[in-house]
Amino acid sequence: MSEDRRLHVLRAIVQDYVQTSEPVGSKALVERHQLGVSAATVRNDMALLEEEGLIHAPHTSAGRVPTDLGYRVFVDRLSEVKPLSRGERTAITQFLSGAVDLDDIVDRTVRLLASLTRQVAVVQYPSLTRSTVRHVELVPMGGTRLMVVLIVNTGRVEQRVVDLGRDLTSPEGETLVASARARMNELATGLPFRVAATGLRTLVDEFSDDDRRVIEPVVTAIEEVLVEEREERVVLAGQANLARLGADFPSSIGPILEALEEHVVLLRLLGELSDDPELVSVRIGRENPVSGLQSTSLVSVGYGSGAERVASLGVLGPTRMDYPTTMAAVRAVARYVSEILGDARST
Amino acid sequence: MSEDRRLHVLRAIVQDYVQTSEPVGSKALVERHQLGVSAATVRNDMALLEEEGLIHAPHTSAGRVPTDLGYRVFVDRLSEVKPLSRGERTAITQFLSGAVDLDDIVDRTVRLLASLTRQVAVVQYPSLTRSTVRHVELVPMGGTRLMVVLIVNTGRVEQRVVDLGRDLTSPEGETLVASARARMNELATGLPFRVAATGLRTLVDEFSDDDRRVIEPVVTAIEEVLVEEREERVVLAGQANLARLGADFPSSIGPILEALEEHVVLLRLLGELSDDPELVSVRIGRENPVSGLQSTSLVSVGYGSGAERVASLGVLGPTRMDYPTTMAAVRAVARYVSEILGDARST
DNA sequence: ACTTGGCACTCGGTAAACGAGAGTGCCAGA
DNA sequence: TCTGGCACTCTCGTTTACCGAGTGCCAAGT
Repeated sequence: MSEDRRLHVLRAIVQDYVQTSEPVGSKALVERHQLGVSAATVRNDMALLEEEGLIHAPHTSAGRVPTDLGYRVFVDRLSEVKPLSRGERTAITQFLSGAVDLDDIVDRTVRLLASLTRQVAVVQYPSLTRSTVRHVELVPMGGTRLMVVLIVNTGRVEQRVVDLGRDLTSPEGETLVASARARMNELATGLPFRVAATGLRTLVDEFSDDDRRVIEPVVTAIEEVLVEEREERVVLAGQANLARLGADFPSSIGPILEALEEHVVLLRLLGELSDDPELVSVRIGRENPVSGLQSTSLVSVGYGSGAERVASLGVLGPTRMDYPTTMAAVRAVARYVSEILGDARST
Repeated sequence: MSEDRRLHVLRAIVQDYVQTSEPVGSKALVERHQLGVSAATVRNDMALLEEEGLIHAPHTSAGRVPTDLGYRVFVDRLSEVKPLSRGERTAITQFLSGAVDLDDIVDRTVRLLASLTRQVAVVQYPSLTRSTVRHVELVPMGGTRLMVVLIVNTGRVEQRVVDLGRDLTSPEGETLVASARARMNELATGLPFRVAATGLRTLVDEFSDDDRRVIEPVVTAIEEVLVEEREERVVLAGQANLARLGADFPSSIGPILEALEEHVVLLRLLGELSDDPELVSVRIGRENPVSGLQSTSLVSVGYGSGAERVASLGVLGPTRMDYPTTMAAVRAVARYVSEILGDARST
């Protein structure tokens, strides 16, 4: 009872099942793979694998199907990363390099990922909390209102309008705005957003009581932008693929679609992964904390501008998915997106 | 053979079918509605309605189901607008009034519409081409790069970075930017975006040859923003409702989900409707040009900031939908969103 | 000229019965 | 420890039979 062969058998089962989507029996296995043993032997191995909880028989007289645990072992120990074809690589660069702004990058990325993997793609917008400030702009809007515009290194732009209860159209108002703008940029440019925000808070004291009434709300607005994690957004594509794969989901795709509309939950899922930006994380079936997604697997990885990870992206599909290929696609896309964001920053 | 009664029968059929989702027979009809005639009479009427193409029998011995044409007659001539309940109205205002920026308004709107109608909601972003310029801002980014920020009356903000090949950090550079900014705002503020763009083009001649090399790319960038109708975006919510209503769709929901991912197509659909902002447009089944959506109906209406329509929103569901209620919900939401956008503009 | 009750007929859907096929578990022998 | 053989189990697809809802039509009533 070589441990080794048993794992070979497991791998063969996973591969066949992924391909045919039908429970695989001992006979079919020995026919399709060179295992060098007879069907009866394979049956014994299967019985053991079943005891270990790696595979499972839907009913007495059907073939075996991998369990979540079985896929886990497959992913961790048995699969080799499948490199993308040359065509796929160029398709990725081609498609992504045409993007004109951040929205466009994200949009293209998610579509690309969906069509590449033929599953549901999820892309998180680069989060503010991990990015650095590139520029702060104050735009008087006539009257007492001022627009605060924040530009961060990922290309993302946030704006808030604040009402200061004081008319800024006077010459003094304008110089105040100008000096505030200058000081803020001096202080914040290049710093991580979170650090910049606390730094700006101390800036308030530099000004006279009167002016402080103007500066303070501006700083508050900036802090609010940071606090509003609500602003964390995800974008989806490829939901239609769920319908195509419908047979793979025990009940129906309804609960899955519902779960996908809970963006907050998706964000949490994407957030919970290793900090190593190169490491692709895989969450298989029940390992997934979200009810409704327990018949799916999520393959995700961080991406960012250059080395620092600012957000995540991933692919969601049935547990019966082609993990090596999906993981390769996810990783490749994340890399290119990071590259593009890095370029945008440096120029 | 009173024409009148036949329409009563049609209305009854539509109402019953919408409620039960089962073909309705003559007997059930006379039981549930006070038609004052016998089942046999109703059968005769039904035969006529079938000849007219308003209803249809799935097979010899089943009840009748409305055809697309039947629904059309129902919507145009037989349905009364069903006013929303007090609770629903307050729910709408409550939910929408908490929005902090344009993204948030659109996001909340689409979710609200989906949960209100329990169908798929579609909201188009306020389009630039129909809105007016509120402010133009030029932000030097250090070096030779300049960020052009456009703020329009719907609260939408667009930005582009242009590389001018000339260093602007010098004092002359700064005054040039300042004067360009001033002139641009003088010229463009308050004008419809399209008019403003052509107006700005003439501005180029005001400057000396040297400076023109700076101004020209900026104007070009603004024109590009306008041209890029690509930037027209839609947001969806409630796809999960499709799964719930799955039985209503002949084949599967796959093609529908696919069609919904073609945002360009959706935009075209939303664009093709009457200019009367108060008029709710209904496209029923086959009336719909998009293959894949031919088993669905789209209820849509324009909305905007104040009186001018700048975009559309709507609801997509099975042809077997509760038209009066859906139409009421769509109209009410559009009204409130318009109100909110109007407020944002005036303040 | 409509309306109505009666009646034969049609046809989809469900349930039961059945056979085929695939796959297993186990055992005895190599 | 592996292998061939064999009896057993269970799903799935097919066939058959039947029930009931609903229709279309007709002859009689108002």
